[in-house]
Amino acid sequence: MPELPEVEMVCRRIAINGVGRTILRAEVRDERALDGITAAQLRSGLIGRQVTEARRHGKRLFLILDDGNTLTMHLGMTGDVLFSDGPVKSGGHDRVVVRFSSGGMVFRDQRLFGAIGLCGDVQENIACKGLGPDALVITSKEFSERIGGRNRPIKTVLLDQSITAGVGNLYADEMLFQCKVHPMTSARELGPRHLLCLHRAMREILNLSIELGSDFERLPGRYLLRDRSIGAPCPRDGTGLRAERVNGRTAIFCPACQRRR
DNA sequence: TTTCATGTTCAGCA
DNA sequence: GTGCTGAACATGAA
Repeated sequence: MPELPEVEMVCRRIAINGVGRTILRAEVRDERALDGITAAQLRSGLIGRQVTEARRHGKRLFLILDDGNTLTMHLGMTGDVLFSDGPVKSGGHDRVVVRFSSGGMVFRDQRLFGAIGLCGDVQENIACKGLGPDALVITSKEFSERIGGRNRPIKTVLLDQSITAGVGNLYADEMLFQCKVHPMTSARELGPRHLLCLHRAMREILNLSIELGSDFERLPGRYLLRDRSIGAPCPRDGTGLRAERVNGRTAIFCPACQRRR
């Protein structure tokens, strides 16, 4: 599920279905999903509170409560937040179930790489997790300043949430493809033109993906995300796509138009 | 049976 | 301090 666009869609869902509602019960079905708190702490922090606002920073979600505290969520690799009008029916990997006066909200996460917790101030939590500026908020100037000059592969830098928050493996590959940059290129070799291109591509693909509900099949043909399987034809020149391991993650790229420099 | 997966964090080493 | 690799977390799909 989750990179920035997917998390943003969840955030909007929470804004529509969760904000304004009062929490009557909170049920922890798997304590392994909790981030540094006990089930009892989560319950006492939530019960009786009203959700006043839903916010997102990078891949992190914040549900602001009417007592000034905040429910924090990270979706990990397989997390999702679901709402139901009636009684919440139990799914296979529901880790935390929150009940409102009518209906409820479920934190579901198959692989348990996600987490749910409590914090006070949102900005404090962002700082404490070491997150950089959000990918949809950062200006091109700040983006270039934070990325340029680093002596690490650009793919690694784009995935570093402390530099800019929200870009994951798939969207990093898409940005590099759009700008014809090889994933192993050192960030310090990139000139202002490439940095600007990456910033523009980042905003464009993230916003477009949000608009299309992360349905990659609805993307125009020029996008790598439509088919990032090894050997699939490059949307630009038909060359078979290649995979390379960067930073422990698979980078998919076109060996012809994203040349190593 | 083995490998891989949209994420994060930490230990160990150069 | 910088940067890289590999492992760990838990689970399902190919």
